[in-house]
Amino acid sequence: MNITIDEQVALIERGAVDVISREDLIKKLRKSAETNTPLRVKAGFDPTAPDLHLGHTVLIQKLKHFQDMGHDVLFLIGDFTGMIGDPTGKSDTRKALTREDVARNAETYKEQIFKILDPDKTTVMFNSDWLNDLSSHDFIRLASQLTVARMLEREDFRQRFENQRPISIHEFMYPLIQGYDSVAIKADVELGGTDQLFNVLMGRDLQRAWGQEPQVVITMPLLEGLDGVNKMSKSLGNYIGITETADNIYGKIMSVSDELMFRYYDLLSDLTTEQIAALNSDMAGGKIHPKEVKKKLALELCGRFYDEVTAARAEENFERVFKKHDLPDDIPEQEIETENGKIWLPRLLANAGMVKGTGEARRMIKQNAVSVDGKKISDVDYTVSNKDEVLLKVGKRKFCRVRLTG
RNA sequence: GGAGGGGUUCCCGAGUGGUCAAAGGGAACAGACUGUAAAUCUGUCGGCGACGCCUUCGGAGGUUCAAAUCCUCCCCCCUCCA
Repeated sequence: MNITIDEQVALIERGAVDVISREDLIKKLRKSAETNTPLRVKAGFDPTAPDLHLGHTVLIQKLKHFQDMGHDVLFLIGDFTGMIGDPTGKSDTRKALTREDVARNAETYKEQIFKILDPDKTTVMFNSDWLNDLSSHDFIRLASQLTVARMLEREDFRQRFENQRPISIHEFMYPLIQGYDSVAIKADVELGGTDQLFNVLMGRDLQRAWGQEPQVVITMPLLEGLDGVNKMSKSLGNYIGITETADNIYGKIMSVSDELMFRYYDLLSDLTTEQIAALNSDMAGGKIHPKEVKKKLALELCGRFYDEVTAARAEENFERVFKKHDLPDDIPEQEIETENGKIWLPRLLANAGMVKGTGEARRMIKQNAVSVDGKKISDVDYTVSNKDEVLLKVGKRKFCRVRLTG
């Protein structure tokens, strides 16, 4: 990509919350162009669970911007730091991951990022590569870079401190170690969520202390999760994973509130700012139904992780199930054993994994949420008998086709 | 190391011998209404083939007909002092 420095800066700043500092960025971009040396752009990911979600893609797309401009993307998997657990924004000490967890999760990360990034232009790194061998000497030197008072300036630590929640010493080490990563890989730029500001700025301080030119820090806004309140996160379960089925991605986006929908537009859509503003005003003016606006978003994002055909099919499926109250086209199937061809409905639902246990099944039946072969069942004692196959439905969206044996 | 405060069901938070599977709120789930939106209303919200039984109130023992509540020891957190 052959574009001017100004254009590069504009693209980089799009959607970003902080660029620290703009001057440094311009300086680095200029130097990069002059020496024909790509910038080393770092972004760290904490391998907490093996699913990348839409929230991560905000950052990954920014990485892609850099990549498209010819810079080197260093995708850093925090396998070492993952064992500490990033304390950022947490009100409790985070449970440390085991070595096995981290390894497994990291592998999945690698597979997933290439849905967006170009594998040929991306370097995947693991910080255990240098952190495992960090000497005690270096470690102490690292620790000496930061005072406790400074650490307690951090909102999250301060809150925990004031609310009498525990803070472990090793959590203080987290930002230092993350910052040290920047030293180790000689990063020119580091991207992070706004919640990472403290951590990524630490990289600048440490690089200075190690005689390097400090990295430029760019923070991206955090994407709210499906609840519209908390940030999208794996641990809160309010996320849309990029490896989920097209139907799921589509459906989850459709369940998002109208307010949140525009947040998603701003941070995830490829539409221009003007186009988004137009949608918003058309909707406010009654020219277009909010649902249509949401469908447009769902279709776009679904197409990003699949193809257009699949996305279109997800849309059809959605309409079929929720508008016409028809059946989806991919109902999971399984085989359940019966006793002499009979099985108590709550038992069946539990065995099929549609509810946690017969207790929940009873509750669902009492609440009119269960149907068998399309017929609502309200009798808790209902027994399925003399059937080879039944279609079960619990609530609005849980379907299962069960073959009965035995 | 000393003194004091505290650990309750997913979360917050009542409860200080029986009427406690444990108030209230939040979250979540289901139903109604809708656009699988928001708001609202209703119901459910430890387990169990279930008007009863079983397992829960940091852990282990003990007192008692009876314990989340009382006693002993242990673990963990917080505050102040050193």
